[in-house]
Amino acid sequence: MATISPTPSAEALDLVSVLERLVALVRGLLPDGEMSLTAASTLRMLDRDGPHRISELAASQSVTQPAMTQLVTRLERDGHAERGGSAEDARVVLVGITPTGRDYLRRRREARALRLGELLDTLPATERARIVAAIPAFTLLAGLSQVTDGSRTR
Amino acid sequence: MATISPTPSAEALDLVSVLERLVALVRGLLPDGEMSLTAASTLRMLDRDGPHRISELAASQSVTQPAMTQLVTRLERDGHAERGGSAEDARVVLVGITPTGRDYLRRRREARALRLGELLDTLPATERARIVAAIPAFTLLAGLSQVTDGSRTR
DNA sequence: TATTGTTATACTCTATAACTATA
DNA sequence: TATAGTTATAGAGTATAACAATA
Repeated sequence: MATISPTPSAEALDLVSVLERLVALVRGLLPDGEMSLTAASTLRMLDRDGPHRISELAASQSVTQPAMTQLVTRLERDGHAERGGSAEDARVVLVGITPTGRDYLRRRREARALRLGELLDTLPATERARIVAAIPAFTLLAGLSQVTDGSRTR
Repeated sequence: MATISPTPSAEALDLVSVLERLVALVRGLLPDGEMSLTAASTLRMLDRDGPHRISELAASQSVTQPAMTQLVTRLERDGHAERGGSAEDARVVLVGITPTGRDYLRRRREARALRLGELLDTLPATERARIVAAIPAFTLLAGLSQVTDGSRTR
């Protein structure tokens, strides 16, 4: 008996294709070599949502707890993050971003935005408008995924 | 004397922020663990644009030539790509995607699209429409970046 | 006993340097 | 002599397993 696999919608397929290519675009926007994607994503989460536990950060990035322990150690070593204790549970470590970490994210984002701005300027006004108009919707979409990530186990 | 650094536009900054979060979203759409981002991106390039030289692939992914040599070796080992010679220049290796590689990309894309479709369905219709309407524009944008990537050296 | 986090060890991936083959 | 690619070695980053501390 053949199993019937669900088929994704054409819209979702197109969107995935574009997003895959946009990932490559974003990666290419910086010479980088500075920080891994996972490290930067973790730092951004600390910047947006405040301090988190090691296990929460690990789940959000889909890496194991030991991997996140070492990633946080590297972030701490470079002055981008800092460990703190929890008043309620002595086992827990709360990781937060430092001013240095925020500065790093800001500079990185600005460098990318400058490069991306140049690309946007070469697009026809209509296309550029479509992209700008979709930013809030994509922000909403990105926010949805966060919930999903957090509930993931491994 | 203070140097005046160029300031990115608010639009570009917002777009970069969203794109950074979308990268995390796309990464989280699959359990993955199967293939690195660079490997998948390389395979997609071979799928879209046909055979390429090792050095071209290395430049497009912003990795060194030796790294791409080994990446291609892994892709070949797993049956996703194959090496071929150039008729014009005996030094050159032309790397192409195999049917197995195309199947892999298709399955991977479908799995992501299914998951992404679920997320899209939870969005208000207006927001979903904005996203869908912007797909062609983003495709254009992603196409622009390719040119840039290719001209990069290291 | 279960949970939170760290340490130990092995593997994957990438960079730099040295090398081979062709132009 | 320059170019295309490979091989050798080292380092970063992650996973699994074993461990220590707290609940």
